Amino acid sequence: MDIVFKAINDPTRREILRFLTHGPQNAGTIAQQFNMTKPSISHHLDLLKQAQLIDFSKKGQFLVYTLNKSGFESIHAWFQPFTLFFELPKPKIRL
Amino acid sequence: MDIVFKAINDPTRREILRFLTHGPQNAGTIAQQFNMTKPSISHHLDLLKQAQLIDFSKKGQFLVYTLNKSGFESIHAWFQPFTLFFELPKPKIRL
DNA sequence: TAAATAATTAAACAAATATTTAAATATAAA
DNA sequence: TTTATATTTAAATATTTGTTTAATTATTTA
Repeated sequence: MDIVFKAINDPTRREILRFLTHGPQNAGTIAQQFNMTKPSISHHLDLLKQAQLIDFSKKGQFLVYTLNKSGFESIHAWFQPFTLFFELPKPKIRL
Repeated sequence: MDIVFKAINDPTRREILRFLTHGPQNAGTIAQQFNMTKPSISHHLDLLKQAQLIDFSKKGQFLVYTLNKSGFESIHAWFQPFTLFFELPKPKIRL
């Protein structure tokens, strides 16, 4: 659980996630988007992977990254009680 | 924006938020829930406040903390594109 | 007004994090 | 089979973060 929150705490990692909503991308293409070294991006990708926010598959010499639903489901599950808290109308009288 | 993600990155702060779904609580009552000094909790409350995830009002010598919708709305807004990404059925054919 | 209570702010420090450069691994092309 | 390309792993380091103890502020009660 912790790892998902850690993963989305970083602005670069959030941008990577946003970039991947455009579709699968290989590591180099992702790295090009940022003014940062490849090893740094590689580290961010690793963390996002650990959090199950992304996944990858090997295509020849390339690693192609995609969004992974399960990490996002964790966030959604955590968020749910607060949605209920704010959206459920509070009873005005004690029953 | 960043501050909200920073705020929810810490497990103690997430527990504080969860605790506040039970209703408004003063700082001392919150601190009692944790095996941690009051100054530490006070610092966590300050961060949650900065992130607009909580708010407080003074009641005599007590500070009463409550959940604040606006921080949660920021999270929801960030999450929205991913909801769309995963839940929108992808067209199987190119139109 | 003096003492007690509720809570924060400040200073110090250990642990965690993001970044870089350099080295390593794996695949493809010449 | 050598060279180039894509990417990761490792080591080093500066910055950020969470915690504690000590000091401070504000309010209540005796």
